[in-house]
Amino acid sequence: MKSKGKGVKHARQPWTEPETDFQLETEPGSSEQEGSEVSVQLGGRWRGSREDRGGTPLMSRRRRLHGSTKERNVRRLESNERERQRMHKLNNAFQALREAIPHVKTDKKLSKIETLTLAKNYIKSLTTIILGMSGSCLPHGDSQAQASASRLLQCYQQHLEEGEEGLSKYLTQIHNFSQGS
DNA sequence: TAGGCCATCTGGTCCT
DNA sequence: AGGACCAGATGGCCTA
Repeated sequence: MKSKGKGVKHARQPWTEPETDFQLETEPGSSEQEGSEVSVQLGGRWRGSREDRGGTPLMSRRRRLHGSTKERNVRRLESNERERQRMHKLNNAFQALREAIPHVKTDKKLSKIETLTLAKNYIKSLTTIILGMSGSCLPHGDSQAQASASRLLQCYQQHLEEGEEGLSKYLTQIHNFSQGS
């Protein structure tokens, strides 16, 4: 059960077999029974596949339902749990990103979209600063700036391969360089 | 109360 | 085949 800090959010009802919430439709001529293929229409709209959404021909709206109701229930619950864990990991990564980017500290935490936007801007400004530093050492116009940019990328990739420690060394070097220049 | 943000569920598709 | 990934749907909480 999750908490958002300012209140407890109640989880939705565990997965249950479709009953009256949406209509079950079967292909003309097909029989509806356990394990048969069915299509689902929700709120008057098909919950189609990606191809369906994309407009390309739909492979099939129907899906084979494997196993008994109980087995499907168990698989669904396991799948839900995995998805929850995945989203938790994603949120942890967002939190790490929030802590990594400088921003005006307020009581309100950055939303996900704000975090991504600030991170993008932060990267851009760092890049501009670094390229500016390179340019001041080698003031030879655009081609030099391009060379600096590719060198920067090369260094970054190299330090990424060395892991987090290598990356922090790299950032320290940049910091020292900017102090010295 | 409307709108923004979020967590969770769900089913389709991709990947190993 | 099964797990990961993705996007739509849904409903709760919060704030202006």
